[in-house]
Amino acid sequence: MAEERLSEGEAVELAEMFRLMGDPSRLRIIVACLDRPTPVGALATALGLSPSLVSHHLRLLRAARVLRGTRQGKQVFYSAADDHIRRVIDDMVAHVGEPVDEAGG
Amino acid sequence: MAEERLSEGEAVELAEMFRLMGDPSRLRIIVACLDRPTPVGALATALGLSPSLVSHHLRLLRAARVLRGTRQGKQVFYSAADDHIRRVIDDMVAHVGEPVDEAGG
DNA sequence: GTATAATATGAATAGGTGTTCATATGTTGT
DNA sequence: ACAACATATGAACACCTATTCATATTATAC
Repeated sequence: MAEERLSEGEAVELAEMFRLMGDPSRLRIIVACLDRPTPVGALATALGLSPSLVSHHLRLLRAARVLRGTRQGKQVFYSAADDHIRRVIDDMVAHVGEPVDEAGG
Repeated sequence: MAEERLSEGEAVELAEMFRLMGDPSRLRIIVACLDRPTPVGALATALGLSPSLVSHHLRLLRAARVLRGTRQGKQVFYSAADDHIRRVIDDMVAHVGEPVDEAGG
């Protein structure tokens, strides 16, 4: 718990990461890559997105070091850059699963 | 780790949450409210935002049950709806703090 | 009731962003 | 060299969103 006050600069950096995860297509790409390293074409097929769109998203996710791409022949396999993203998503799943507390009716 | 495959619907719901945290102003509002219940005016002053803007953001955060507002006289104190958000942010801070791994550079 | 403070809401707008399409780059074969 | 495949990039566009300003609501005090 080190973030009790957030400077504008820190907020911008953190928010940038959340913003990247704030698009359904990108989030699905991230989750798929958490599962196992996956090439661009397979992501496109599995998620029903055009390879071009997937590639555009991957560029952003690479730049933010959410995912990392390694070439293997003609294909580029994308995988999670570290393990924090998985926890972030797990915690958010838990948040969404929280029962609604209607304190006042 | 229950999210190895993410349906489009689940992705939309989760992404919506991340999108809300993906704005620097909103993220700072959230973090400030994690610290302690804070009224709208104090948030505006502390973060250098107009009360109107803060209120607009708070409406979104309320609707998504990220924050919860309780009236106390003329003021409305906003606080975290549950504890998952704090963990989400802590994990993301850890991710941003990860050293850059230049595997091939 | 009126006045004042705190918060909320609605409309308007400037800037940002996801997607598509066309095109380029890189890789493995022959 | 060429062809075929996989991925990447650039421009254009339609849509969305954060912010501002004006106005409305809600609560306390007189």
